[in-house]
Amino acid sequence: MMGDYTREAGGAAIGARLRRLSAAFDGDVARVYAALGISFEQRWYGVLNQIVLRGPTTVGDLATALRITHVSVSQTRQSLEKAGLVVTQSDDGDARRKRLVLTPAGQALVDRLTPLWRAFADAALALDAEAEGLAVALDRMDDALARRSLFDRIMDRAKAP
Amino acid sequence: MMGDYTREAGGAAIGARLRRLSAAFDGDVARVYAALGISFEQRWYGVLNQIVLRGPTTVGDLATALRITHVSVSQTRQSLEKAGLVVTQSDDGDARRKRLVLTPAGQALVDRLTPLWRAFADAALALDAEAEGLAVALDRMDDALARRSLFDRIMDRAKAP
DNA sequence: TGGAAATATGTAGGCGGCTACATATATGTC
DNA sequence: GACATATATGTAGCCGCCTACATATTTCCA
Repeated sequence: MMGDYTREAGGAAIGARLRRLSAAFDGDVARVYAALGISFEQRWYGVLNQIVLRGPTTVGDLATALRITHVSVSQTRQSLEKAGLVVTQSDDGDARRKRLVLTPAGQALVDRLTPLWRAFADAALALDAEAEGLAVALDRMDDALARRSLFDRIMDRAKAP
Repeated sequence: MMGDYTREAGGAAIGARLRRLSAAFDGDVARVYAALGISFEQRWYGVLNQIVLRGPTTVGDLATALRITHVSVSQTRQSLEKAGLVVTQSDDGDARRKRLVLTPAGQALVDRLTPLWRAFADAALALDAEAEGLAVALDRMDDALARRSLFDRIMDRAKAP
């Protein structure tokens, strides 16, 4: 069921495989932007995509939607502002919240990259189909970890010395 | 087949899921060491494990076995040397190669942590069983990427404008 | 109404990888 | 035997994300 590498790598195997695979994805996506001469940071995508889908959105809501920390979103926001793609609106009546809004330049970039992003999505869907069952297996892993975290599972076993 | 998040996240979904999952694994493993009061860098594991399995080993062979770059191994080696767990032997008759050898302190740490690493491996195997088919699906993804890289797949689709 | 607690965001520093480039040694070929 | 090329390792600097902690604002309740 599991290859030689898994046995050799011990308990680190699954984590290492997932890390390697996600890094491979990231690398190839970065190479696409580079090959097309587009200056684009990958971490921008999630935030821009959410703003397109939902309109002006706060840091916290973006973090929730993207399932990353607000800190990462905050850093991405700074980067997007520096690049002139997004501005911040102190909005609402709640002065703690900041809404991220596309600038005209941001909208133009989104319009320009939308066909490319569709190509990404198509390629990812095709890959997912070829790696039949990957998404479902990832769902099952999420469920298993929700039932009992890896931390707890290890500590259970580490108790008996 | 794929959840709402996938649709919302677009093409970044699989990559993001893999990244998040591997980070979750890393985080929980780090928490285990912390909870047990053990000062241990995770990236040490792969190198130490390989040295235990194969005896003194070179940077390049470790990189191949662990499927990471020689640069990462080189950095890990520095860290292991600074921690006094490993020393370098300029060996062979080929003065380019450096073999990494466990120090007594390194061997003692390995002996001490071996039961914990077994707990890691057991927990990972149990998780893999619960997330039935994950390892196999990852194999299929590796195969699919070997047939044609994500880069090529995207560029194929990006050509037609 | 005046804090205490909750919520939203930001800063500092770290992690395990990576690419691009540099250096040292070995090998093969004319 | 000299020199081009291949191989082994190292350095600099980056990436996307993280935790721990700090700050600003709002809300709740005695």
